[in-house]
Amino acid sequence: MTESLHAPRRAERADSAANRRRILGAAREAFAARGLDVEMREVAQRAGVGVGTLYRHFDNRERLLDALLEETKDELLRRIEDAVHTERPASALRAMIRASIETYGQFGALAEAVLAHRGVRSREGHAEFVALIEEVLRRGAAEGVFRADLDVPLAAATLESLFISGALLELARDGGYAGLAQRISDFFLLAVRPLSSTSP
Amino acid sequence: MTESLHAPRRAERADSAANRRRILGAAREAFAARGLDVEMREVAQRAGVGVGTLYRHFDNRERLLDALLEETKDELLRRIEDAVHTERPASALRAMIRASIETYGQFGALAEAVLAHRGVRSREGHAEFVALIEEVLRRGAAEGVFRADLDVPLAAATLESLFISGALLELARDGGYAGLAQRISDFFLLAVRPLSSTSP
Amino acid sequence: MTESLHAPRRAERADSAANRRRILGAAREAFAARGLDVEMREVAQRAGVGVGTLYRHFDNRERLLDALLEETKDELLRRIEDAVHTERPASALRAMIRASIETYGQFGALAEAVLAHRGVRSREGHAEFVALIEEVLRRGAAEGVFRADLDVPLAAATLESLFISGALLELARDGGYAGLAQRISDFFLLAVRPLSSTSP
Amino acid sequence: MTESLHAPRRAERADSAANRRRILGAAREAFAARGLDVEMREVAQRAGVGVGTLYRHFDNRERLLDALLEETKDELLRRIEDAVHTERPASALRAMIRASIETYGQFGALAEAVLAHRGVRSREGHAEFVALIEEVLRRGAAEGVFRADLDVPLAAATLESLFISGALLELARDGGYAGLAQRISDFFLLAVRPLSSTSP
DNA sequence: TATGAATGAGGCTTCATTCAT
DNA sequence: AATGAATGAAGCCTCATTCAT
Repeated sequence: MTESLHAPRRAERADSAANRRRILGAAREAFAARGLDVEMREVAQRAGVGVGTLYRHFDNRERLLDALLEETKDELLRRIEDAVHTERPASALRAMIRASIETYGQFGALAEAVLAHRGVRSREGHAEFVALIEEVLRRGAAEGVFRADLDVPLAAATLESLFISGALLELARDGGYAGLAQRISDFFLLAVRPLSSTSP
Repeated sequence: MTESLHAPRRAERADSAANRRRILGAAREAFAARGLDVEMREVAQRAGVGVGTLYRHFDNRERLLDALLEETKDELLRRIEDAVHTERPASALRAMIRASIETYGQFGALAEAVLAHRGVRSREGHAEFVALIEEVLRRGAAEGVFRADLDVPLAAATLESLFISGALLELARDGGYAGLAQRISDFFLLAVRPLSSTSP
Repeated sequence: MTESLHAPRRAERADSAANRRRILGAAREAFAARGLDVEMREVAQRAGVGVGTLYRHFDNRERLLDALLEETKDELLRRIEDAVHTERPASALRAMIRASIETYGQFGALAEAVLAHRGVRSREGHAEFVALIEEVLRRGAAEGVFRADLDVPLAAATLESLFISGALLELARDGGYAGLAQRISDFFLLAVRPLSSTSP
Repeated sequence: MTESLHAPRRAERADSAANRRRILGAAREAFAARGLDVEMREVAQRAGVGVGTLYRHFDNRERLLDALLEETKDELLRRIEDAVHTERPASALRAMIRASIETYGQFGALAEAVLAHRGVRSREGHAEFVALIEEVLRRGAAEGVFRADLDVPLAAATLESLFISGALLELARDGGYAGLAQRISDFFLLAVRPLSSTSP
């Protein structure tokens, strides 16, 4: 009787938006754990809804994935854009690496799976992201903190490849994703340092 | 009865071996073009055989992929091992990069797809390969041609990630795979150069 | 408490009745346009209510169809019965044809669809109607205005089949449903004229 | 041992064409019995094949129906065209009626169901058929065996409507489809007789 | 009472694999 | 041994109906 003051207990407000979020969360977990080998039914179950509800929110499997990727890309770009536009090249690069590693880290098997499945098509989704990396690299080269003759497209591609690499899982085993981001930053800043410099 | 036992047998064996090769070739083409979204029937058709024949050579889909990867890995390792064991670290690295780019280049969408689909399991397949990269890097660091404090596992993973990256397709657009191998070599040798050095 | 028991109730009743009518109207439109390929949700939308309201009025899809047919049958029978019982056979037949064409005309694809879907069961719904046609034909035969040996069940079935025929749409293209009713009347009265007669 | 002379017993020659025919036969039966409420699985079962086989022969449900209707239409048109082009109008009409009644009779619930489901679209399929009826009627009118002022499109539509009418089942109860064809012929020839004539 | 989000049984279809020829 | 038709488990999706708000 005392509890009756609180929100109804039996069924938390059947808020459609909340369900949408729960579905996306469940999808992220499931796909991250097992790549694309996940049935719609399982996503629904993990989200605690029926398949019908899943389909009410996402027209079909493809759209669910689209939404998941879109959401993540937005999240990542938001984190990165700040750093890019407010910090100096070196620390901007560190910030980007940290954000990317953390974000892609959440995705586990999905990151690879999606790229594999969608191939070139989904590469488009990465264009904005790669463009930001390139921007930072170019700026750093112009300012003299990075090598002047840096092969920017290649360096950016190298970073991006690493972010979606299945090898990350193992590399992160010791120091976690935070430690890994640090290692990558260290490696990369040395890799792109000016020819005359001896310490970054 | 006795003669029919032999003559046909050899011919059959030859046919059979040829078929096996044609199937693997067809599979490589098909998977390279469209990732894992390829039906067994299509592989058979491209190979000019019936599905039954395909299944006579490979117990199931998984085994076909295994064989395909095995074959490729063998090919790649053969090309690389020589260089690793006979050349100095820098040129060994260049040789590895060239061989890898060319080999992975053949695979297109497949490289990513397979890794994505199999996750950890197929990563094992890459272990030997990554071990060779690490060996070269370690040797170079010991000999003073690469940085002494190089994060070898990370550097090796970075290279490997790049080799299977879908970004290669675009990067290779201008100079082809040969030119790309050159760019990657240049970038990496600078990236791992000793701190005191100003030119690799 | 006592007043709130009455005033709202009436209003609710009125609303409810209005809703029921709107739902039936929407259902008629929708089914007429696209046959049985209509979802409950669409009927509700066209009626401007939620599906829940639709289900408050009609227990399930079947009942909605039942009500729709019942309503139409009543409407049609009301229009016909007068004519049948007050007019001479020939003009009674003309009146029936006019009423039928107009009524079935409203139904479009539904008429066929319902019969098709329900088969024998819904045929019962037509029994009364066919009985009226037969009555008129028999009377006309008895009075000598129609052929004495007329195959009454067949003639009635022929008329009824025509009324629900999808061909009506095209036949009505030129002269509209009024003109079509006239053509059908002319044709049928000649078709059933006594053998000795030369003009109907 | 004596039986071994005959065709293998366990599995009659897995003749694909035979399967196709069995599937069409099963589909005709099933659809005729229950209209469109038939699952693909049931059609396959009735045909004694797996669903996969059904789908090997017919891309999807729609195509199965298409094939069924096409086949039937061809069959019917072939029967009719002969009559139309070789016989005098009156007996041609009789022949058409007989063929139509028999053919549509086989279809039972399907004839209605298909028309209902496909509506106008499938009406196109009837065009050729209706055209033949009209041709006969026009010729008869020209030759003076039918009324000169006959409303040919309406008369043809009337016949066609009757052929697909659910009422046929009941009308055929007494004399079977042969008897019914006779009744319809008698009725129609009288219906279209010249105004001056007293017996057809 | 009205609403429409949620439910999930059930239908359609695919495709790896088997098997009769 | 080669063929490709046949198989059917399994996945995606729809839609009549229910139920919490």
